[in-house]
Amino acid sequence: MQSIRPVKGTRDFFPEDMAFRRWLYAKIQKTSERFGYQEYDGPFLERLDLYAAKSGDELVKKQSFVFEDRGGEMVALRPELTPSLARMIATKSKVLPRPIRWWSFGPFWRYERPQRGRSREFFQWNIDLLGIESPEADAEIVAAGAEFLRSVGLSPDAVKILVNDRMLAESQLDNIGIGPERHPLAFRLIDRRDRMPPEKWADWSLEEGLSLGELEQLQGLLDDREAWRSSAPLQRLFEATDTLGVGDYVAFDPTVIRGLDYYTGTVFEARDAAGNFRAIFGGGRYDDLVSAVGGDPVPGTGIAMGDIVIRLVLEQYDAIPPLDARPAKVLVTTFDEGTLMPALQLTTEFRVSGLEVEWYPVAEKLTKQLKYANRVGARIAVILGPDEIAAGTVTIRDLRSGEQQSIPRGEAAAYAKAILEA
RNA sequence: GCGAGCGUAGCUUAGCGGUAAAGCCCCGCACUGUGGAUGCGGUGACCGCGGGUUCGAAUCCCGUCGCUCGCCCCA
Repeated sequence: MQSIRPVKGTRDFFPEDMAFRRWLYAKIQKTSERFGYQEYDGPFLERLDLYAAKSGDELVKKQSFVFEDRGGEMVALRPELTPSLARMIATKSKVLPRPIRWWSFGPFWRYERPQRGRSREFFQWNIDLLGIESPEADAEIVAAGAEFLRSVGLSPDAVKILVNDRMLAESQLDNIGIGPERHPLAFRLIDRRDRMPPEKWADWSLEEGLSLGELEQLQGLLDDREAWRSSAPLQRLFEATDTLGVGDYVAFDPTVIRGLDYYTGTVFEARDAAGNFRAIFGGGRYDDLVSAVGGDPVPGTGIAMGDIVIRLVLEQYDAIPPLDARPAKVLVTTFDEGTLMPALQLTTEFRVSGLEVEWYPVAEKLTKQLKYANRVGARIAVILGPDEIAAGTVTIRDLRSGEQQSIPRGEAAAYAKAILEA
């Protein structure tokens, strides 16, 4: 029994878990770099002020790990990266060549109730394009997200990236008589429409102050899947995503609004088609954020993807390949006390020749050592006993085929390599 | 912050009033210079914790802590 429990909502990464994290990181890195993005990172701790302005009350006041440091400063474990990004861009906005294309993968913390698809400590991919205010910039970000999904084996049948534009939504709201002062209310209603039974949602909307006529018109807007045709920016965005080859992944969805306060235009959200999970990634355009943290205005657009939901989705679609958490494919056994040092010497020779080698560091029965080799998935077992030493050879056993060869010591490493590369 | 369910060996679970069981894992033996299979044996649990009911509690009741799931919010 454990007397010291881990902190609620944190995760231990055992080697098998680490293998998945590394696999995911490699996919993210590959996709990001294919689009020409540079890797960066920010601090894990930020001053609370950074988030206070723009992230949204719920996220800052209730869902951040906030504490006072020894100097009396209020700091927060970062709940998201975009404000740090905006701050970093703000300090160098005059010297960075634009467009600025940056990506990152690191840990974040939110003080929430852990449940399916959500923990208090998670890793997140961020990819952002700043300095360019065009629908094509948004399209590129969407395409990067789509190409990531493709690279991990999730087809357009399995996942969709839903796109909307808050500007379009706002002008539509104005048209049906819901003015700017009631936009925040309307956004809240829209955001939750898919999560409630229609009757309940309608009742709630009326309670919140919508008239019956407004409610009907609002429902009409949300059911209009062709509304993007009246938006020049969205037309351009969808034309660009088609040209980028990801049209199958992308769909207009008037109910996507996103919760964060700093989004100013387009918003994106990737979801599994079956609707079994929370959003896989989310993002949008934030043209005022850099100036809000004290810089010259720099427009930006980007997405963030957590590692937890994507893992659940990948498991659902059986898309995670077998991952090897053990680097060494060669195990050098230790025959007896007398050959312990020679075995260690041989191990070193193998390593010098570039092999990843694990050495069994105690002279136990060969049976046990081979059992271990089999158990940990080694491909090759190396035996160096008195017979081999007398003959100047090494026994190389291929654990997959069960065949073994006596090889002159000087050729042993090359022989082992040949087996591994066959 | 609100609501529900569940806590039995390292893991997955059975037992649901009569003094704790299986599978997996781990260790040993058959096999003292050869792994995977099989067989045999072994280590390992104050049944989350505290209190109550009872002749007797893993089992029923209350409390507490923890975990999981849903709401809120969001990756």
